[in-house]
Amino acid sequence: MGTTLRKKERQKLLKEYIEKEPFVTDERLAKHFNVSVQTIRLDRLALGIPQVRERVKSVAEEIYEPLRSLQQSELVGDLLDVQLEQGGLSVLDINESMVFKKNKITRGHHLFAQANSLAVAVVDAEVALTGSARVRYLKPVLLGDRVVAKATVKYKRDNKYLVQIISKVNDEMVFKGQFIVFATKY
Amino acid sequence: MGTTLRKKERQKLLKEYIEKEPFVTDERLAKHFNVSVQTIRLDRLALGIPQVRERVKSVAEEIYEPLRSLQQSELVGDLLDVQLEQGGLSVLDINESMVFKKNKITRGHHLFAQANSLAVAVVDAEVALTGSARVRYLKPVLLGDRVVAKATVKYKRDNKYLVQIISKVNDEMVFKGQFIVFATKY
DNA sequence: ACTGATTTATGAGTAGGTACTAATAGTTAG
DNA sequence: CTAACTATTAGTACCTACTCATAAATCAGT
Repeated sequence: MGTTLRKKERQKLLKEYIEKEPFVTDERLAKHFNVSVQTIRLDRLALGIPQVRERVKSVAEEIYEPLRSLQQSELVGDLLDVQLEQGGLSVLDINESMVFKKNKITRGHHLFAQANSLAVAVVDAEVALTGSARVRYLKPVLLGDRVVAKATVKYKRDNKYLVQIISKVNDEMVFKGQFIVFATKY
Repeated sequence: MGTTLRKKERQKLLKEYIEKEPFVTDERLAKHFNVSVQTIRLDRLALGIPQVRERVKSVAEEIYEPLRSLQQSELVGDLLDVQLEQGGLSVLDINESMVFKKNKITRGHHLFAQANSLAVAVVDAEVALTGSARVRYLKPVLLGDRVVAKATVKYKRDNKYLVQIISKVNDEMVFKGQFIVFATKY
């Protein structure tokens, strides 16, 4: 900052700053706004912003609980040959419950679920989370078909993985997807 | 616990316990294992497990960065009429770059991206994250089509939302999806 | 009973606060 | 011009959840 601002303006900026950078301490904030640590504390108090440890904890908790519940959701398909951080294979046999009665075509979300499960399994982590997915359904999959999904980790940066999934029935591609999966330590 | 265990066994259980419940303090652990706080600290030291504040922080940081980068990814489609926590509408005009040259059919991921963007936008949060999605492509969408995606928040529990997206072209359903979206405060 | 491993206790120091009091500087109203 | 009020800063005691170092107590096996 350098310059000293008035109270109102500073508090507005302070709020924005903490929203963007929630893990910052009062000391760093004091330096940034060129005021004392006490002033920052009064500001936080006035704005109802909790201390940095509370902020960190709330982010961790809010995220951790859904992650855990996602993790518990069962695996779709049988995993074969998973090489962590590289790729893997999963097999799903299409049964009566997965298809539309009328035409015996598999409901799309089963293929999605198989692919998603595999993408998550391939990532080497206690807990993994699908950030986003782009999927394409290429051919209808029918009752009795055996769907073989193949995962390839396209790239990894930090704890972010891009996993490509190609699902085939009798060597014919039926589904293709790219999943961005995040890994976390705990 | 009640009973007192030997060192090795206790350390094994301690590690498992912290993996399941990473936000627990040494004091709680000491009570749980019926030993002193100092013993827990020696155990953590031996196992290379950092203190609770570090553990909380690492969960928050690992998750927060990818969340932020996801947030920055641009919105697909134009938002109209978003009622936070309830529903919304988005319009996407299909142009040359979104279709296959051969048959002028829209690449599936554009519909996915529009739906995903809308699902995230509808959630009332600074930052939101797609946990999982189930999508179905119902009819091919062609060059020049105007895709109207409609979002409905089906239920909300804590910071977890189930958002249904129905996309139509000229009142005909072309895409349907259910997105589970997580919201976070910061 | 002795010895070594294990456990517990004690004290000092740390970060990042809360909650409070007191002093000072700056602004505004009468 | 001065009293009143607001804003800022300083300082204190206390808190949690530790780390690191050292010492004492306890327990288990021979």
